[in-house]
Amino acid sequence: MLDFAVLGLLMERPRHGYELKRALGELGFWRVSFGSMYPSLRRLEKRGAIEATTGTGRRKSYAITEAGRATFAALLAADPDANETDRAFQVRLAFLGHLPQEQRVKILEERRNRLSSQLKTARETLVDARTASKNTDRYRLALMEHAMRSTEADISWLDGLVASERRTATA
Amino acid sequence: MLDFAVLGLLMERPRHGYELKRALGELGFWRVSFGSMYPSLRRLEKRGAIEATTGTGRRKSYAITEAGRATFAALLAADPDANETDRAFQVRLAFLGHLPQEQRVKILEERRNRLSSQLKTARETLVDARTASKNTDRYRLALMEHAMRSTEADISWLDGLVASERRTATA
DNA sequence: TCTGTCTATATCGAATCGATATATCTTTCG
DNA sequence: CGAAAGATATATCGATTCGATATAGACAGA
Repeated sequence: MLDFAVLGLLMERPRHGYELKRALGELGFWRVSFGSMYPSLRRLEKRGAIEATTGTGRRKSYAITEAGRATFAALLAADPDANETDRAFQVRLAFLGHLPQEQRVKILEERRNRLSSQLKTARETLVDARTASKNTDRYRLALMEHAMRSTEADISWLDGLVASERRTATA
Repeated sequence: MLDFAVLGLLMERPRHGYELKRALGELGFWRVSFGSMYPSLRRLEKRGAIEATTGTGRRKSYAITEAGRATFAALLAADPDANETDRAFQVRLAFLGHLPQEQRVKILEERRNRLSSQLKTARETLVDARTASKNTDRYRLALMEHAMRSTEADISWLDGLVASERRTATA
């Protein structure tokens, strides 16, 4: 997943490890550690997906290769498996602009539907946890409610993105 | 972190691995894998924090020991370090009821303040990313905005929890 | 010049994930 | 009745990711 993100960032222009870590952190949902980043770069280099071009001083700038571009495209378009994590989806979203609109909308809607069914399950669990017989701790209840509200917010957000796609399509 | 969560759940009553995994999953923010759960149980058992009491059939029920209770209390009350993850905080929250109100409020407020300063940074990053010269991809912008809004929602949620604590204190 | 802070790469051990193997128990239904 | 299906339950493997730490050059300000 990190490898995919790295390839995505290198699609724009070459960068070095520290910069890649910073750029990912700025997306706001993932603070990658150096202990993940540098091994990822070595994995990708070994596979021939990226190339190091020594830069200024200590810096090692990496550029994506043709093979890397192919790998990236394949991963981006691959249909998301049923238990794609939040993070995996967000990473994919960060690079969705590389896909044609039709596929973008499809991916957004699939995600929306998955969250929707998760929400249904969460609601049932919550109703169950609220029964007097269960007597669930109030902080635990608060957490469950908060998780539910977050999922609802995510769903409206996705709806907004789809709506925005449709607007630009008909415009 | 998982070890702490397991101890917290075992504070109520003995449970077996599968049940612990399910209970954590129901909190809505962490789907623990078996590959994490069973090793965690073995770690805790080795440390003497829990004891296995063979249950029905294949099931192995685990109970927390006195040493385990002490470990749990220490971890729960330990002051959160500056870069506590979202997940670590949520796990702590799940068991906040074991602390006296004064400490609960303190922990909630510290978290609130940390999120607040994170939000400030995120806002600056976003303003920066929006400048025409940067020309950030619209999906990347959408992700940054969404992360910001999520943080804002988390902050109001925490405010609500604090307010609720204060109400019961003065009641 | 001293001190801190930011940049930058690297590595280690431990925690966690995701997939898979295996077996039992319960429910469903032909 | 018995077969199939699905939930329950434990376990382990390799790979990924984390968190902490080491190292060191660049630059700023006091």
